[in-house]
Amino acid sequence: MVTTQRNGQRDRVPPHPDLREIGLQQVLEAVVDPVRRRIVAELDAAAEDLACGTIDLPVSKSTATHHFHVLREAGLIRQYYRGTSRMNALRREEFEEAFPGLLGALRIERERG
Amino acid sequence: MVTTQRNGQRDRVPPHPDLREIGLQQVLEAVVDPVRRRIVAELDAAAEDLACGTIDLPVSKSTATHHFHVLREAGLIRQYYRGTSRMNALRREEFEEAFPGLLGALRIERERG
DNA sequence: CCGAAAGTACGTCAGCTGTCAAACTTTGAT
DNA sequence: ATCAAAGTTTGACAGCTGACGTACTTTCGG
Repeated sequence: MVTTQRNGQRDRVPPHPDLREIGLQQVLEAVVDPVRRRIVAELDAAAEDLACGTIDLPVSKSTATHHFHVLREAGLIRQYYRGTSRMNALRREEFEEAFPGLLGALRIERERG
Repeated sequence: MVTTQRNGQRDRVPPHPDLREIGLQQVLEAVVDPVRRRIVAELDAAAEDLACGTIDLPVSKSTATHHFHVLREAGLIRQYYRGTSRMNALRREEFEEAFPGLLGALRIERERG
């Protein structure tokens, strides 16, 4: 094993950036894409972590991978493997501390329709 | 004269959208550009409305015009003429009501450096 | 051991958009 | 009347990036 991992799951931990090293520019570039915002919204609404496949997106698998990558690089999500599935979790508290109010501002989309 | 204008100034009022008809997508596309975010920040920090020219930007005049246009279309600013100058004002309250927390989230950039 | 499942990596390609210069318009001053 | 100031409009162009297919890797089941 390599790093801290809550439950006894899998490794293959991709690099996760420190939120303090991420700028607003990068975050906005991440959330400006509707597909990525949908991913964020679903993770935000979900009770537990979600595998990439369980979030259905209007794009191909390879494109989906790309979007998850961008979100991870922008510090919005945490990823780890469980079996062949890659699990995703919103980095709520951390992100909220680094960019207060932003996640909340994005929630308005779900509030409407 | 044509429409309602606070002080006895000029017309040539460009079309301003109703905030209720603007989606988060459009807003994010507007603020994702650093030049536009800078405009918003300056208007946010200023006590009074600012002419385009008083906000110095690292782009040509025509490009600046384009950016102001995008911000107006996205409901972030209000524009009106005063002489040959085009004045700009942040649509604070309106915008805050439509997208609560978003302007605040953008302010973090100035808080840092 | 083999195959299916779940993603990843890579190369390509099309469309968007931020950029500029140049020509034009309007307004205020001289 | 002229001229300068302040923006706008109109192309044109370059770079980015979101999209895809294909090939590849890893893991779990039978």
